[in-house]
Amino acid sequence: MKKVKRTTIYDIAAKLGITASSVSRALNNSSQVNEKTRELIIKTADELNYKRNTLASNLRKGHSKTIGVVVPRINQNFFSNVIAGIEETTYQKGYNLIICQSGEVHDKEIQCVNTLINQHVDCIVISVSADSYDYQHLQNVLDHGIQLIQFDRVAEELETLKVINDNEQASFEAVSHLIENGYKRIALLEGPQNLNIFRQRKNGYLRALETHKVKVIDELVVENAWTKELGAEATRKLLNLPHPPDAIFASTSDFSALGVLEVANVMNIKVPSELGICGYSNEAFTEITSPSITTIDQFSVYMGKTIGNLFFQEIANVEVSVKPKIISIKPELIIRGSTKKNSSL
Amino acid sequence: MKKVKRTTIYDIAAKLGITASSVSRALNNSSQVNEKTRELIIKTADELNYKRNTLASNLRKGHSKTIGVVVPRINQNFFSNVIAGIEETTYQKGYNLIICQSGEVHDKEIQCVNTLINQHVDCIVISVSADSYDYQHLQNVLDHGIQLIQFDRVAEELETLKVINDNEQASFEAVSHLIENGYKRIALLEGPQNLNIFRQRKNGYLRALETHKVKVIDELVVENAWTKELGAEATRKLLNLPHPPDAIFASTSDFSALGVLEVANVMNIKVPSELGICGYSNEAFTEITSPSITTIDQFSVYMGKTIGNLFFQEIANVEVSVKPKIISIKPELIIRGSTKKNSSL
DNA sequence: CTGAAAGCGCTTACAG
DNA sequence: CTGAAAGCGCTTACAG
Repeated sequence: MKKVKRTTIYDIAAKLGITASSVSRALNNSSQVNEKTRELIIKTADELNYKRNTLASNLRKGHSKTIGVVVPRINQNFFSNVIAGIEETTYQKGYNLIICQSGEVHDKEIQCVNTLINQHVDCIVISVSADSYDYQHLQNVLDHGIQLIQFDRVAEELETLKVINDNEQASFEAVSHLIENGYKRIALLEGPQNLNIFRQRKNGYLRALETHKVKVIDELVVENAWTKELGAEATRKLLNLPHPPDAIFASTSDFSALGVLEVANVMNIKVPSELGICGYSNEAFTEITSPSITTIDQFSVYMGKTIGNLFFQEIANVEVSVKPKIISIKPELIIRGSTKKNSSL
Repeated sequence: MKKVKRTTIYDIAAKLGITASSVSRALNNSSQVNEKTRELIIKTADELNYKRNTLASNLRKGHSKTIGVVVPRINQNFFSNVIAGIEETTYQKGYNLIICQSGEVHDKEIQCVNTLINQHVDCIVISVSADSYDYQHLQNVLDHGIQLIQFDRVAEELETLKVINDNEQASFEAVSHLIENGYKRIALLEGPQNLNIFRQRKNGYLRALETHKVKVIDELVVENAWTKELGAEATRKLLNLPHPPDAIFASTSDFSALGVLEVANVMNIKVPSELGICGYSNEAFTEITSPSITTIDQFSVYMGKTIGNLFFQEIANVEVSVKPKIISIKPELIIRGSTKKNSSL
């Protein structure tokens, strides 16, 4: 690739025998420039194939018109949907997205955040990684005067903008649904409890049991079963218990629920009559397993749009924003075959 | 969000009574700076919570250490996997990714590309949108001296770096597999033929038929059936033909194949005994439908890594690079239940 | 090893 | 409406 000298506003100015100031003004739709000169400038810019150097422009203007996004994994349905949603709302306002993935590793997350601070992004949108134990790096973002929006997995103690799901309520509804459908011994597959979302989901489970006067059975609550493999492993143990559960709420993910379903199939346990299954996230595949899996839709693309809009709202009224603003999106329980104990399907 | 004055190298210099030059050198690990001063500078930078302004640094150095990526949709498995792969290789070399989605719309694609040129990215990685009809905007990238890497869906006539799948061969193998398993009337669901990938897949289909001396039946080749809905629609028509096919190769995607499977189920046509189905992409769900769907794995994360590595290879030897370089990745046929006509499963 | 100065490409208050 | 000048925050050849 040969080094190409790009045309600058000086080149255009020189060609027309005017100054760069005028060129800049014309190109920025400033009102204080003669209509004739403007046209001439735009025409010349076009001829010379001029492209503004956004770097220089942003440096001068003191912002980058860039939003940094940090997620555990780009190629995970929920996150890629949120990103798509953010992109949709921010792109049309001329903002660019810089995307980083932390890979669920705290140290890489810190690195990502620092890179974004260096880039002088106007806003950092983040969903923290599973092994995050300290939030100094996020505090640092705030200290640099950068807008910070946490979503889904958030550090609750940090006073920032947050866009979250009402996980507790969604969980409550899912477990209530199981109880109301006649399931009596409902197991919970839980995720890392240092993440708010998994704590909330557990709380929803507990509240549902309490509300319906079902007592909690400790051996039916399994820690850290948040992948398909771990879900399957947990299920094997659960189903081999002297008193096995008759329903499993895979609160961590649909992948985990899938693990449950596969083990049930292998062990020849009928779903939903002998075992009810409920997942979380409404992954595409939950609709097409047999039976299809009851799950919870998080409206991830919508969540992304909400994040984008929240950002623009904030920069619109810089003064007002004092206290942390939290937007909670209500997920929706999607009832499918895997929990229809009493129906004929 | 209050406006925060960030600390610059001048602040550090002032505090230590030296010049910004030395601070810059110290922070860039230049050898020409006293070890003692360096330590002092680094310590002070830390105390003042200094973060380099990458914008300014890049402007001065004439590059952005940023790679732009344009894909039709971020939240499509194949693309999000490729992006994840690119990110993995480029991040560790200090490059950032700016991601845009064209939404399969030519005009937005042009806009995205222009934005990236404005951003002075060092490289643009793109998979063109389905309705692209002209490639002036890509030529423009080259004209600006920006590295251009096309992947998967490429404008073949443009001489750029390309990372592609050997779609023709993969298709050939898939259709050969169907023929060898006893299927006789194999339908093809094809995608927009202005995209190279779909042309190649069709060619593979045709070559397989020819090689096995099966003649092409025009009514079994359906145009533009590349979503689940369109796949389903095409299938309804095909199966209602006087001489319906006994296998359908959904060359466009697994979603399309899923549409086929669902229609077959509704019409009570047995898969794989009465109808064989082969998809494309190895989406997660293909493994768990019943029967599971035979498909083609494109190694999408690997593809992303390949793209990243190709870029670094190119910038490593700027001089050498003359002719276009094409890296072709061989996809793998994954045989599953949906095409096992003769076995008992 | 350190400093003074120029410059990356833009924008914008200040004059006129 | 246009120009001259300063400055965004860095880096780097040039002196010493």
